[in-house]
Amino acid sequence: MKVKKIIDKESGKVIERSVMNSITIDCVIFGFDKGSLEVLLVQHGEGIRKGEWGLPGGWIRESESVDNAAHRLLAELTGLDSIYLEQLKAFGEPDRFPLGRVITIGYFALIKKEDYDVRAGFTASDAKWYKIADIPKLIYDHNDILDYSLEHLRNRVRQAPVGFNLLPEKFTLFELMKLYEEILGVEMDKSNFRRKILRMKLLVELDEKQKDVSHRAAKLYEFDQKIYEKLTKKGFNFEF
Amino acid sequence: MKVKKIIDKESGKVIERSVMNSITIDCVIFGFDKGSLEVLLVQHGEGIRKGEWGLPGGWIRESESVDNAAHRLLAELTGLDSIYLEQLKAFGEPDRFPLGRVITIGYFALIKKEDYDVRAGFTASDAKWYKIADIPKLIYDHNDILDYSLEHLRNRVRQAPVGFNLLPEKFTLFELMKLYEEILGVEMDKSNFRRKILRMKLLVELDEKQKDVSHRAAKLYEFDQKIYEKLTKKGFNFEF
DNA sequence: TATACTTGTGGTCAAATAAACCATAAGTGA
DNA sequence: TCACTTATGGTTTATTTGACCACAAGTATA
Repeated sequence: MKVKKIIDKESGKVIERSVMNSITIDCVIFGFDKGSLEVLLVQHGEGIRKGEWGLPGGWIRESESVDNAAHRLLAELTGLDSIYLEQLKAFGEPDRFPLGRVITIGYFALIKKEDYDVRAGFTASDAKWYKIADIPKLIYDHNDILDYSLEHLRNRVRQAPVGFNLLPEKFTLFELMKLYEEILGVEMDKSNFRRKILRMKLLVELDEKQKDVSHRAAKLYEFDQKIYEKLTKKGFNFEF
Repeated sequence: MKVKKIIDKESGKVIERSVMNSITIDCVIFGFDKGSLEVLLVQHGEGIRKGEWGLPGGWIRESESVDNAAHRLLAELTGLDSIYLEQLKAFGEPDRFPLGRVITIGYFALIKKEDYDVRAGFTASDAKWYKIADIPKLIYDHNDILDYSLEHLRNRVRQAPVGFNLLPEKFTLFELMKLYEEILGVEMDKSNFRRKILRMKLLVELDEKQKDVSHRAAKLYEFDQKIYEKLTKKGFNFEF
C-alpha cells in the first residue's frame, strides 16, 4: 500500500498516512449565484498537470470509508462540513489516468455560496467558480464527470427537493424559480410555479421581505425541515 | 499489482492476468417469475466463506474498463450478454471485507428469466434464484448492497421503462401490471393501468393471444423499441 | 406629483389527467 | 346452459396543469 505525504490540517505539519493507491475521489461542487449555476474548479499546483484546471479531489485513506473520505476532502477543499453530498458513481476507463490504472469515485455536492469563502486547497494553486457555460478543458476525464453530474443534478432536482441546498437560508419564490430554470434549462410561469411549490407545504413564509431592490419587495421563505426530509425520502414530483 | 488465476472461458485453461487488487464488482441480478421478483445468488465454492451465499461478482482486470468488467463477469456468471446492466455506486466501508481493504462497485442487472439457464460460475458451487422475501444472510455487506439495489429499482421503474427487461418478449398487460405491483409493493387498478400504459404508445399490440389459460385469453404485447429508447432517455413518469 | 415601469401576488378558464368504479365481452369448466 | 373468471372498454368526478389576465405595491423618472 502506498504511503503518501499528507499535510495535517491543524498543525500544517507533514504527516504520513497510508492511502489506497488505485482509487481516488473527485467532487463536483455546484453553487448558484445571481441566476447562474456554477462549479468550483481547482488549478493544480504540482505534478505533471501543473497549471491545468480540474475537479477538486484526492486519495482515500486506508482507514476511512469512501463517504467519509469525500466529506473530509470536501471540508479540506471548501472549509465546509455538513453540506449536501451524494455519491455519483465510479468512473473507470482503463486509460482515464495517464500514470497508471486509477478508478475515481465521483461525488456531487451542493453548497450555499454565501457560506463559502474561496480558497485554494493543499495541492491546488488556485480555486475558482466557473459558470456552466464557461467550463474550460479539464484534466483527465473530468469533463465527462462534470457532464454526468449535470445530468444527474437535472434528474435529481425533479425527484427530490435538493436544489434548495444551493440557495441561501432565506430566499424569494422568484429566486427559487430562477434556480430551477437555470438547472433545467427551461422557462417557467411565475404564477404556476408559485402555486405548485406552495401547495407542497414545503416552504415557510417569513415575516420578512427582500431589501435593497428597486421594485416591489418579495416575501422571503425558508424550508420546513421536517417536510423537507419527508419529501426527500418519499420522493417528490416536480415536472415542468 | 496482484496476479490472479483466471480460467479461460473457452479453453478451460488456467491463465494469468493482472487484476486490480483493491476493487471488485458485485452484481445484483433481478429476475421475475410467476408474479415474484427474484435475485440470483451464488454459493461460494472456495475461500474462507465457502458454503455461504452472496452476490455474484469478481475482480476487475488491469486492462478493462469497469463497465466492461461488469459485462464480462455477468456473461461468465449467467451466460447472457446484451442484457440490461447499470452501475449502482461504489460501496466502501473500511471493514466491509475481512481480508483487507476492498471497495466494491455494485451493478444491477435485469434479465428475462426465460432466456437464462441456471448454472454455477467458476468459483461458485451453486447458483439459485431467491424470492425477495426469502433472502438469507449474505456474506460481507451484500445484504446492504441488495437493499440499496431494491430501492434503486423501485425508483428506476418509475422514471424509465426498464422494468420491461424483466418480462419475456411477449406479455400481457396484466403480467406487466403484476410486475409493477410486485416491485413497488402497491395494488393497482387494472383499468387505469391499461389506459395509462397504452396512452404512452410504448407497446405494440400483437395478433396473438395467451394460451393454456383457464379463462378468457388476453392479448399479447411487445415493446416498440424506438419509443422505448426515446422514453428511456427523456425519462418517463409512472406515478401511482 | 404624476406617470411609467417592474416585479409580486392572486386569480380565471379550459384542457389534461387521475382515481374510483361500472358494465359488458369472451372465454373456461361443471 | 349456467356460474365463474379475467379482459376490455367505458363513465363520472375530482384534481392538476398550462396559458393568461389583472391588479397590487413598490421604484425610477419626467
